[in-house]
Amino acid sequence: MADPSSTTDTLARQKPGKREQTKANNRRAIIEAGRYVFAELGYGETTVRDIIRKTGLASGTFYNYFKSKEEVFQAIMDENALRVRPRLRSERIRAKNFEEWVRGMFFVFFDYVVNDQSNFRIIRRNTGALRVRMDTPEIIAGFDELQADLEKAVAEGIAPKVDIDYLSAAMIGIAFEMSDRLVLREDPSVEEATDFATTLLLNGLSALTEKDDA
Amino acid sequence: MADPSSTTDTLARQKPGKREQTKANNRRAIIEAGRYVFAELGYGETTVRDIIRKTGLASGTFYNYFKSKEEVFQAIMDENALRVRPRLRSERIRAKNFEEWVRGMFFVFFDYVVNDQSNFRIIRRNTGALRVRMDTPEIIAGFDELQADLEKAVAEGIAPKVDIDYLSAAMIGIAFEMSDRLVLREDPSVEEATDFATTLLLNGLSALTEKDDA
DNA sequence: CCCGTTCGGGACCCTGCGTCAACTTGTCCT
DNA sequence: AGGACAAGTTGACGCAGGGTCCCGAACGGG
Repeated sequence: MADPSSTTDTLARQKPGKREQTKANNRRAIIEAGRYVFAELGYGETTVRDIIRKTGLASGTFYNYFKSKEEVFQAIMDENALRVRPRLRSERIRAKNFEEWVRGMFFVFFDYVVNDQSNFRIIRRNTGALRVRMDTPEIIAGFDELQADLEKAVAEGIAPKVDIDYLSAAMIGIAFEMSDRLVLREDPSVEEATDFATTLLLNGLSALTEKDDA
Repeated sequence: MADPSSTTDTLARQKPGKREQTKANNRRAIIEAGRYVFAELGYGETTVRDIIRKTGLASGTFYNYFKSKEEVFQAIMDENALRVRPRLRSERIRAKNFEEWVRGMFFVFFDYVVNDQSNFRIIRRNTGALRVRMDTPEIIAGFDELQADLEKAVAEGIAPKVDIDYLSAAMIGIAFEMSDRLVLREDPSVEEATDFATTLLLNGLSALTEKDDA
């Protein structure tokens, strides 16, 4: 269908097409407006109208791109996940042993949270004490990767044989809840947090093994 | 009417008064309707109208009791916390040592979650992958109690001297995230989960001490 | 029994939601 | 180039929910 008869092969991508262009622009504009407004008002208080107003587009146009504010939020979270996952992946490769792997996972996560707080503020900035968290496809994929890694580590005997489901839950729970406290500190130290989480998990884990043998 | 108006002092509470009565009833009705509707539609999709409709009261009446659906949600969460905290407290007293204390905390929490899933389903049952969590005054008070206990334990030398803030965050994170997985299991074992969490935390913790010494 | 107070009822206005028909703009074909 | 068609934007519209407010009813004290 989108066949550019000439220059089909390598240069095809160079023909943006004005239509495609504005489409991409509009989508970006809406997402950026979403980031801004969510951070400003919190998820609950934000309306589709608030978002679209900030872009200057018409209300109807919004629905050409997203079904609801929830979808915008999801897109934002997905983008976040897409930024973190490559880092996690490279850390995963770099790791020479299990400890390095665990440390790497925590480090990347905490580092990201601290250095890109704007995205995480969204979750906090909510009237009252309401917190929202969304497990988007990308985020879930990230969790799955984590769990798969753990399974592989266990299969290879690198990590002790324990309940992988609970273990990954523990890792994720520790990471999220600690990052919450981390960003509240006046001088947040990623290293300190990473150290804490890594030591806790690693040694707790080795104890779980012994228990398993018994 | 031999109204015991005289017995004002000690027996005063025996005078319900029809006014007070319906007031209490209405409040209860709204909260119960809230429980039902939140569980049915999820927090996001629920409207004040949905709640009040289920009670048969008029829309205006709602606002005599709560300012918003958020306040109803908060009331529900507070009630939940009020159910768990006494159990946590008695477990706290029963505990003969630090291990028992940790185990007790996790056990009570997991046990509550499993046996009162209806309340926790509210958090999950949300369109898309949106999760809500509300830290109400009662819940925060519970967290504070936990943290205070940890501080005391550290001060008494029962528990190692570590970053209490992170430690309580880790406990809470583990508890919440694991409970999420726990309820999804076909045959959820509270003991198993408690064992896992307790062993993980306790031994991870002792490792943190050694690190501290070094 | 009567009056003051307190509260429930529901109409009312406002704002946001999602849709749709009319218009505008890019694209393709001759 | 120019016209015709497709794609996309616009904002008005109908509808539903949020929060308010005044009226009337029920309660409670004298």
